[in-house]
Amino acid sequence: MSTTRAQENVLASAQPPASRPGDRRSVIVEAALTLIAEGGVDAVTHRKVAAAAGVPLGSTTYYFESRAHLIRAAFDHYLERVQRLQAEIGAPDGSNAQALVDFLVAFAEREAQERSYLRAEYEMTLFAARDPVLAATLERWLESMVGQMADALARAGARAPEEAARSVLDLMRGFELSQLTRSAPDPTLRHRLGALLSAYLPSE
Amino acid sequence: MSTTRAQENVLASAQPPASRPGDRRSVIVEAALTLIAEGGVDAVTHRKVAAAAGVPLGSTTYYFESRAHLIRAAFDHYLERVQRLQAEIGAPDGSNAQALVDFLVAFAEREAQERSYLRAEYEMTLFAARDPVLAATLERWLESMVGQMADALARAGARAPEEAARSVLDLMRGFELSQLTRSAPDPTLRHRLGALLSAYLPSE
DNA sequence: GCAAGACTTGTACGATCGTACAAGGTTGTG
DNA sequence: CACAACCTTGTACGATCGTACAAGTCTTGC
Repeated sequence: MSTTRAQENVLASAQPPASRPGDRRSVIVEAALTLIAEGGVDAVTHRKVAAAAGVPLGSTTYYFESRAHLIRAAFDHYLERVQRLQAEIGAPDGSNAQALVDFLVAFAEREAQERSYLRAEYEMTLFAARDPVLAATLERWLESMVGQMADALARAGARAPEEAARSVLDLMRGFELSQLTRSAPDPTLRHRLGALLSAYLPSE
Repeated sequence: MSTTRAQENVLASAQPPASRPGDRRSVIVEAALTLIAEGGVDAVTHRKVAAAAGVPLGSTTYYFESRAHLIRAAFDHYLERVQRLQAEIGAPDGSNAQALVDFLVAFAEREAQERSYLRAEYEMTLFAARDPVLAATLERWLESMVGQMADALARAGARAPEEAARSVLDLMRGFELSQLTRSAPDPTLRHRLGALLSAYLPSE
């Protein structure tokens, strides 16, 4: 506890101190996330992370108060990654249902391509089941996704948009989860999402 | 590898050798499952399992060739447990949709009561993502559930019963997953399942 | 140019781990 | 009763872990 700074700023407030772009802290966090994606949370040890990041052991213990802090930082980094991915594909702003389904399918397919990072997402959920700090972060993220989805559904004229949004997201999560252990890619997602949405949308 | 027997029979062929009902092997497996439910797969170490089962360290290494074998046995035990639970609630044999939804909701609520074991289920999925042996077992179980669900939906007159079954199960899994990190229990599952099924069922 | 704080690094300690194994005990069968 | 197979147990080895920390180097504000 005698270390002096550089800790405690896990989410928000990116880099107050020195922080060149290729910051040492970022390199460590990215290495940790890669290790989680490849080998699960168990694979995150100070030594393995340091080796993967190409820094000595002392560096990871300098930037992170404990292993749990390092893991949380890696998951925060993952969430930023996913939000960037969502922004790239384009938010579900289409006012009709087809555009929304297109967005969801594109998102799922892109995630499936980088399957290892998909795994990190569910590692995060399980870790959060026993880490209240991460659970709060995750909850905030999930609720924000529900809100965005509900808005898009409302614009498309859906009844009970929030309930519909939760169903869509649960279906997506269940789908992604089953993709984790399956080799064949199940092409029916698009049709199944359409069927689910048809229960909430007026016409057709 | 110089040990002689009692190994290798993970699934099927319950107890060839001695096997009183309170078998030592079963005690160990149950302790391992409890540890997974409470602390995740990481918590399964030979020493912790032995302590939880009230047996010396040597016992767990005698009955299980390696830590991975022990974990697989624990998950096999979990699957038997879930199948027993399904049988107790009663299979989804009702020929109308309402009975099916009742079954699903009852199942989800009962699972939510023993949240720790719910956690074990998703620990299993993640473990299976990197353990081909367990992945095969899990895949078999999931496909069997899809089959049962599709049969029940077909009896209820659903179109595309297998596709509908997959959507129902994915929705359930996504729902359970979000329950893992949430405290409030979300009472909308029943209505949401009804909405999903209405897209596949003829009348109403 | 010089202190002070920020960063870097190597090394060390105690704990825990998977696994192996030898030495005994128990049990069933001829 | 004897022998073999099965079971039980305690102990040991080498590896890896989280964490602490002292000793350095670099940066920065004055």
